[in-house]
Amino acid sequence: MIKLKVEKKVVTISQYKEIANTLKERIRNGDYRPGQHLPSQKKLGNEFNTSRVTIQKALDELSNANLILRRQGSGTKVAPNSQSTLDILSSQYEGTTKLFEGRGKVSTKVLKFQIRLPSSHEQKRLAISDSTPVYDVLRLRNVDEEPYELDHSVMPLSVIQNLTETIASKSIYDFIETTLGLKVGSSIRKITADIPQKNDIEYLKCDHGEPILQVSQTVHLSDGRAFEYSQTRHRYDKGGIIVINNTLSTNGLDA
Amino acid sequence: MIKLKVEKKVVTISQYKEIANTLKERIRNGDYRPGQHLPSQKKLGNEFNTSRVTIQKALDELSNANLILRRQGSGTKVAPNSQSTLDILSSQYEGTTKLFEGRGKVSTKVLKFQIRLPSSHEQKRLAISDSTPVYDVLRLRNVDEEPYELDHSVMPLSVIQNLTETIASKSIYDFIETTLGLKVGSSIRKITADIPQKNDIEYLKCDHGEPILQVSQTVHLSDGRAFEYSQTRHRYDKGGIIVINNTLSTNGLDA
DNA sequence: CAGTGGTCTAGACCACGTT
DNA sequence: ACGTGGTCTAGACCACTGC
Repeated sequence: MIKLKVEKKVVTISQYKEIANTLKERIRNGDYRPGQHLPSQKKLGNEFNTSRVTIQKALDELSNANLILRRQGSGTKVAPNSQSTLDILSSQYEGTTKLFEGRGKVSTKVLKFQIRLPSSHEQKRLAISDSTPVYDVLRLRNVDEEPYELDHSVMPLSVIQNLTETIASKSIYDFIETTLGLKVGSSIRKITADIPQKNDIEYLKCDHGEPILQVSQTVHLSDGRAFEYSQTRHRYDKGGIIVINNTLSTNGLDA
Repeated sequence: MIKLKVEKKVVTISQYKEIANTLKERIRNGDYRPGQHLPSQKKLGNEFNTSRVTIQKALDELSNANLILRRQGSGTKVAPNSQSTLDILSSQYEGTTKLFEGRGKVSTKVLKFQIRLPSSHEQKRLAISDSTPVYDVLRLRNVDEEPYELDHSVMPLSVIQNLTETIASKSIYDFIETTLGLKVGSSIRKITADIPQKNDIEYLKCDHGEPILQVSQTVHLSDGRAFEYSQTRHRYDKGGIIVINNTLSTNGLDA
């Protein structure tokens, strides 16, 4: 365990994550090249002056990120597609604002901002009661002045408080993480294609006949509470959704 | 480590996976209910007569699958949405054939089956040279006699051998796993919406103006070799793609 | 057969939440 | 103060691969 002081706060970073980051950096730099073998766990243990179990936890991180391939008896190799995986990892989806930083000018227009009671479908998705009010926010995102996506979010006041229209016009995720100090956890998304509706035509400037890519998602905090149920509708010609699947947790013998 | 004999072959199952499956089963059965605390790691260690580290590896499995929430100092709870996560887990995407078993009659028509040399784009995606021949297979999937998806797959002969039109009309994934004895590993997918093309209209019976949901993917074996680059085009009214995101490997301090 | 990664232990110390 | 989960160790045995 390593302790650092960052702005009067003590931050501890576990050794295995430090090692994982170092190894990730070596792959990024090309110190370890795709297809090449990494040093054995024993050698890495010597190099970092730690036990083999700790090295293994570090390698677990890289393995989960699809950066390495481990084979009993044979050794650990850098994945052939490690570079593209690194690219994708560093541009993780975390709301639109972060995704486009440095790649274009993002602006957000709040089209609707109100507080109301949830529909029964929303109650189910957010696991809240019919008496818990929600924010109902409709926003249009532009990238470089061109309409990019139309986002309809519903968030319970029991989880997110003091949201304002001004905040919604910037980044809600940033507000949640920085101001409220909450941590975003898992999400479940359903991706579909759809025919453009009135709103799409008006705000995204679609024609009839131009398909919409819709992402419907429920997002949770790291403590498990659902904090957002949203539909985001994209113009079909402005990119798609990239998904990495690493065959986790399909361990064979159960249903 | 537990040893079992399955059809003359000795199969070993690690203890932590056994325990993970048992715990998963308890969540499925409702022995542990959403929001409820699991027994502490210490107690679980006593129950399964094993060390705490082994229990932790088992919990890692459940945590990666988004079934539990662990908090230092507070304990381990069953995730509020554990039931829906279990549903999704058991219907993992593994080619269309498996996905629809029991839910409808699946039939496959092979529209094209040939061997040719790869385009430069295909060479890049499959990490093969321009002299490695590939299978080029176009297939139409029907579910309950209704057109469901149009699949265009390119697979290198250096990885997949002895593929035939008959096999392609059943399940290529089953052939790869059962007959060739290869293990499917990670995949990278890009999901987009598109305007219907000639083939879509002809085979999927789309109208002009009915969008297509396209999944373009590269799929790898567990040894890292890419074995399939494909575009699968779905009718927009026949379901979407479900994606779970568990915030893995974003450990904060690196780029 | 030597070297590799996979699993497992018994015990230790720490950080964190709750009481 | 206590109990929880997080990290770490030193060493052990095993399964698998490749020479």
